[in-house]
Amino acid sequence: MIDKQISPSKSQHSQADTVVDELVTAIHQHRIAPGTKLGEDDLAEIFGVSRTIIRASLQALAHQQLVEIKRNRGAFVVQPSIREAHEVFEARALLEPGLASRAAERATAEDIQLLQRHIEEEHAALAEGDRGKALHLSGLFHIEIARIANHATIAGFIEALIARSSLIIALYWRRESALCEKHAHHALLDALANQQGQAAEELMNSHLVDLHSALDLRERPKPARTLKEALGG
Amino acid sequence: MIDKQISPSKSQHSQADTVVDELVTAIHQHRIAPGTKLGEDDLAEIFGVSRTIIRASLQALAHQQLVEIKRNRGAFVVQPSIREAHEVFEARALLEPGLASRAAERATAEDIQLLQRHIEEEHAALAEGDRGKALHLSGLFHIEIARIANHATIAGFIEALIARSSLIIALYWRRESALCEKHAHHALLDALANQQGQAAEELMNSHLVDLHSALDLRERPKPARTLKEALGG
DNA sequence: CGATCCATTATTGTATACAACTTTGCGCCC
DNA sequence: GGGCGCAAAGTTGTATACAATAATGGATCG
Repeated sequence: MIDKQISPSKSQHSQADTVVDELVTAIHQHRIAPGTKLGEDDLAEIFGVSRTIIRASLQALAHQQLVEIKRNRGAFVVQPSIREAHEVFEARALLEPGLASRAAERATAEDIQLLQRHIEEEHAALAEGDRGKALHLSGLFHIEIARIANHATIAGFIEALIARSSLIIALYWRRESALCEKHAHHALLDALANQQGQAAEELMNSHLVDLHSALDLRERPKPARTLKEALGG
Repeated sequence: MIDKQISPSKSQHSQADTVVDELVTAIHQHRIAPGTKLGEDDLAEIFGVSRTIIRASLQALAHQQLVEIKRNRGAFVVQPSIREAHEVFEARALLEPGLASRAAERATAEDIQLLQRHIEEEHAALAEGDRGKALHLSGLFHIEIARIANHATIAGFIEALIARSSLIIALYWRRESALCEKHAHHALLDALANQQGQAAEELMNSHLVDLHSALDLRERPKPARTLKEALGG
């Protein structure tokens, strides 16, 4: 999924891509918790492929810094440190406002419609109480803006940052501050639709600041579950 | 080498890391030209490991966008497009000045000494006429600044950008405009040593603008050589 | 003489077998 | 009873064998 977003031309997908996609989505949706061990044999059985494919997939996830591979010990979903959490949102605050501005200048009617649908799906997911899915869609909203900005290099960085943001939110989100997402994304969409670059830039910036400050970056981690329980099989 | 720079703690290196390091260095030093095919059997023989290791290495390089893996056809050193060239230097201009500023605030005496040595080695390499090595060291200079800035996330992006910059320079450098590097890096070092963040930021920015404009982003690619010729064996 | 089709060859994709290491659990000794 | 050490089990690291796909070259036909 990730690769498809950035380079839509590559339709030549290997089996590893499927595994990566499923795992990325599962991690994004918080169906696999940070700290979970991703055993090769388990995954091989679940996905019905050999360990060769699984290893390639895990290495790909390691490159995105979604999992950490400890030599001779296995792959684990990373548990971003508080420091990394700050870094990730700092980096996003540095890059995304500019992208939002660019996106406002370039967004076509189709782009706006796509974003509109994203928001609707997000609301629907929330209505169903599926917070994981809503969060996933929320990330896709940001990725879509990066794509519209038409700067593949930075968009790639954003994808990596958003993936890690998902883990950070899983670990550090404080439930008190609820879904500010809703209004923020809607306001952004308006600015993009009306080609107001400056407004989009500022909205994106304050949106990210809001997100950053909605994290409780003092307390420490939370449990980890098993694999089959999360993936079903 | 790349991974070591970012996360010095990981001393647990597999054989693939060695292969990746050698290939990255060879590409940085322009001993392997853009477009070169990296056959798995060839590399396996050269490095004395099985194709398993080679495949993992090539996938790692693909993630850094140094090589492109075409399904059933093999891995090739990428030939960045003109558009990508612009993107890479735009992204660098966006990120590196800020890092330089941060680095100026944080650089210790040891850091400055290390940078000083980098510059000296760079000059020595140029004196020997080894442009490839000089360019490689020039890149390490930038990476070192990112490390000093102590922002691992952005530093990781910078590493990726510099790796791609090397390919871009291999393809699009116009020899007329010679080594402005020399003075730029020296001036930067001075600013860092004197903790002049603002000056470092501006110097870095103009340095990158210089680099960007020293590229001829109109004409098209250049030849490709064979593997054994470049790596010796 | 040139182009096309098919067989051959070479290279990559995947699975499996084996080796090395880490973890675990039992037994022994203090 | 607690801690240490060793053996067994399980997991990962690497190599190799086989399958599938693409590149190559020659023969045949137009």
